[in-house]
Amino acid sequence: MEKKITTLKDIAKELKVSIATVSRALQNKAEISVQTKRRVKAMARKLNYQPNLLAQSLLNKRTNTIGVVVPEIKSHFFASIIMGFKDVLRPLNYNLMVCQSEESYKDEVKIFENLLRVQVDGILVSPSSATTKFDHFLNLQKKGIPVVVFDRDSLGFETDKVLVDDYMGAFQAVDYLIQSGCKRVAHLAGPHKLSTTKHRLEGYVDALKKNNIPYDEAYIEHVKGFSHDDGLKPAKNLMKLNPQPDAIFAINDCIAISAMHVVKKLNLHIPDQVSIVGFDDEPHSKYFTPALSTVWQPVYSIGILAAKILLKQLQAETLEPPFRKEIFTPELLIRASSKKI
Amino acid sequence: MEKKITTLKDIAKELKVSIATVSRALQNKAEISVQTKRRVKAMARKLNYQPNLLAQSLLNKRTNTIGVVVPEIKSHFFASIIMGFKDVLRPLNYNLMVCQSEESYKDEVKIFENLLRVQVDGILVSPSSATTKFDHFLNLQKKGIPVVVFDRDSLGFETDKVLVDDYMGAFQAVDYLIQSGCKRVAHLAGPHKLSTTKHRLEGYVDALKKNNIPYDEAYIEHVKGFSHDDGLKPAKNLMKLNPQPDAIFAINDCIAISAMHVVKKLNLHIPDQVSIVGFDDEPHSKYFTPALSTVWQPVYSIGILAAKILLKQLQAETLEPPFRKEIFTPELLIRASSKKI
DNA sequence: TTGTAGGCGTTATCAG
DNA sequence: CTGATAACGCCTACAA
Repeated sequence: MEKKITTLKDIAKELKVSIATVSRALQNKAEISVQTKRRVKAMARKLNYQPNLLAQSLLNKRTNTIGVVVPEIKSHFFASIIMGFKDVLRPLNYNLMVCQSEESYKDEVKIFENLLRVQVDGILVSPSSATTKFDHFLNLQKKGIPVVVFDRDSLGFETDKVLVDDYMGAFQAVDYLIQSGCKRVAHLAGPHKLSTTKHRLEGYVDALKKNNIPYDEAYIEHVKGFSHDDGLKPAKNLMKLNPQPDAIFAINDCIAISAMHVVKKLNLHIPDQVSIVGFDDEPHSKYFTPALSTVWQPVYSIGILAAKILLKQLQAETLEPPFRKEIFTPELLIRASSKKI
Repeated sequence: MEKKITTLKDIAKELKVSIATVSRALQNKAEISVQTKRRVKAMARKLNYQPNLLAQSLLNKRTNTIGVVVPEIKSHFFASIIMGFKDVLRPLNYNLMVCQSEESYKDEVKIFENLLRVQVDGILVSPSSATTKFDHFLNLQKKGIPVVVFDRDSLGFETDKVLVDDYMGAFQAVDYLIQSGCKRVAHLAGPHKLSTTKHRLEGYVDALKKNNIPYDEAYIEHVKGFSHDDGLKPAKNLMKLNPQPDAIFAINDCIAISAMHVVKKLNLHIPDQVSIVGFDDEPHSKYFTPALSTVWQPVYSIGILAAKILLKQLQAETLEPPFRKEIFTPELLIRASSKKI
């Protein structure tokens, strides 16, 4: 039970050579004779030697660990991005430490402190919706730890970023709704400070403008979170307006589903009386009745690219501007919850 | 840029005392004078000293890292359990390393090898559906690393386990369907070797028996995975049977949703012509049309308990039987996709 | 009360 | 080609 773990020393003793020789042999250094290499490797295999990563890290100052900071992992959205991270980073022997801020600034700060303590080599982060200061990001960046921001922008903090053209996604969705005959498009917007909220709201406003539809703040309700429950009350508020909206563009699919629920309860027909469009294209969305129209985002690609950019930074000597800013284009998927043009 | 990290040595030099003194002062050892303690602590604060966890771990042989191995994190189910882990373990300063096997035995083995390399203190695992041998579990366990299995049982491998009474959940669901008047209840079962598949299937069979309904293998289709797409073909197969099923009990909500989709396409009424019951109670499920009846599991509690049991093992000196086996009871939620009794 | 020295497992430098 | 030796940062006998 609890068999002792083999170290270089054990191999050295067994073979009556020095530890240094063993180390070099296992690293396949040119200066070691083929003979001893063979002997050492054989013994290593026999004793089932595994290098102690802790010791290596202590020396290298590299832990091969990447911190991933997301608001939550429950949503298909972040889970898929994390898959992208994993698929890029694991083959290169990086380990991921996934942390959830739960949309809390305080928790996010603590997470960053912790990631500093465990000495991650780099960080992939999508800021919480409560985060407006980014000193905790800057702090690590100044220590030479590369930080790549994805999906949600860190306004005022410069670093590599992989984002989505939320403005465009929203604009297209709302423009479509108007083209399809809707006159009073309402918006279930996200939490106030979020970059994605902001950009989608801008897209919404500009789509109205383009179509000469007067902009009315009453038709915008902000949700506090991204779960179904968060959408119910705001959706009800919208439906109490007079005149009633004939379309709702929601910040994400969960909220759109809440809205659909509310609208159905009022015995209004979707999409004839009220059209609904969401954002994210969750796998469930096409199975709702009616199937939810939504804005698809290339989640997996976002993960892949962000991870690759981080890798570049890990290999770079210094961490200097100019930083990259990559913007993916989302795509409007029209299903049955909105009218055909 | 990249300010040097403070070590004990730096503090010692600054204060002209030995490193040992500094170390002891920061640990608040009784043998150190109040005076020097104050000086050391002040300097530590001033230089923003953070102990190097790597060095500590190398010494202690404890990394304060827990490996979490799940098939995937996309589903609400595993994501919620992980929340439970986090809420128990983070306050005690454990870090989680979440790994996804993607239902692959090979990947799972690799993950375990990796977790051994990074020297996790313990492991929380829900085996992949392809896993039938558990040597990789045993391997770590023999090295003194506690392994707690949750949700899916590791048949033949003894350790602490936190499971759900899948048999009971399935039995109740199917019994209910029969009580509500269904005569030909079909089952969309899970991948073959999974413990949960097995137990739910047994529950299904026994519920038929209890009600004197002949058991017919044709009414059981196994899905290959747990996503929507995996359910479509099997559901279609079921609906081709003659006589057609008048109820479907599905291994999880996603599959149930596929089934609902298929049934609706055939212009059959749910629940009057075909009742459908799922498993898991995903947050979306109540928003489908009709709202999905399903078997709820106490996911968060599973996470909490499994983590607590792991903690106990981490504190224990040795890793010895008898192991605990905790079984949670699921709960049938009747919504609109099944008939009322 | 404090300092010295050895060790955790590895790698790199410098001799031989 | 190989062996000592000194780090990495921390902790803990054992001495003083």
